[in-house]
Amino acid sequence: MRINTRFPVAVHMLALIELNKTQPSTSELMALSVGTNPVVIRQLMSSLKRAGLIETQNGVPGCHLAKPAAEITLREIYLAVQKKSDAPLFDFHANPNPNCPIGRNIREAMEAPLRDAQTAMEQTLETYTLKDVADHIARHL
Amino acid sequence: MRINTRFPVAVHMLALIELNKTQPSTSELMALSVGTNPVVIRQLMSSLKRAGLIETQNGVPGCHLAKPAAEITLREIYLAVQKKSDAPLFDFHANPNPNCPIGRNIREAMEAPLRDAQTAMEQTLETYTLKDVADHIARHL
DNA sequence: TGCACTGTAACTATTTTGATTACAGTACAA
DNA sequence: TTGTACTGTAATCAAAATAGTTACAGTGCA
Repeated sequence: MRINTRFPVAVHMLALIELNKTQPSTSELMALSVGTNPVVIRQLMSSLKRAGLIETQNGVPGCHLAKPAAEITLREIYLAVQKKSDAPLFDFHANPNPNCPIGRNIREAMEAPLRDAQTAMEQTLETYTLKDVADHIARHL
Repeated sequence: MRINTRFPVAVHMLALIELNKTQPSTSELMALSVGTNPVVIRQLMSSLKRAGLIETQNGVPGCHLAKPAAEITLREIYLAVQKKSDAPLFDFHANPNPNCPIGRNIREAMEAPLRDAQTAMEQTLETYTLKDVADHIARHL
């Protein structure tokens, strides 16, 4: 039961953009801080830009937040870097037996619980903003 | 962002054990209903047994619930089939730069939000029991 | 005009997951 | 008491997902 690291890395990037005011936040600088390859960062930048969280300009180094950190929730970031925006948190097994009463109905029977669980998770992320994370880091500088 | 199918499959198995009273619920029968290999089922049976959710006897076909379906929550099942029982829902990137103030502190800054999100998810699963799922299926037989 | 970036596509390596093979151990019925 | 039908588990294989990398086109600016 594992979720990929795109979400934490995205928050890391945004926190850096918010806190680092002295130099342009380039993909190379962020890659250095995260400990990965600049292209990985640029791919995430692309997702964050599409979601309206950051603004970049082709050819111009660095990027900046598209709105104040206090108005960016962790849920927005989480959803922004999902591969497919509607991908459910839980997967079903691919081929339950349609000739078995349980196999035929298990999916529908579990839909509500799984949807509720995912919603509860996202609602919790909604209560935290990028500013909360950035402030926490700033206190430990 | 995807979670493996072990959890839904485990619920499928337990629902079958609960609803199928006419023949022993063997790994082969369950594999047929789930649409997978009997060994996959037996591996999950092993986890469910260790968690005290089912009882089996080596050499004796089938298995039965260790306690009433109404007393088995989806959270218990979810935790039972986790590879590592303490595995967090969200992963961190492996090597943030310790020389960067953000890289050094991002992990701690995100700990509370991620833990809260995971807890919220699990608490929601706690509100559903195996009986809820089985009843739902039984209504559609 | 050259440099420093962003933006993407394509490819590779690694890890995770599920499926499969194989086989030892047990219970029970013929 | 022996054969059969299971459970239990290790080991291996295949497929899928993920992260990392190379390569290169496009843009802005000094």
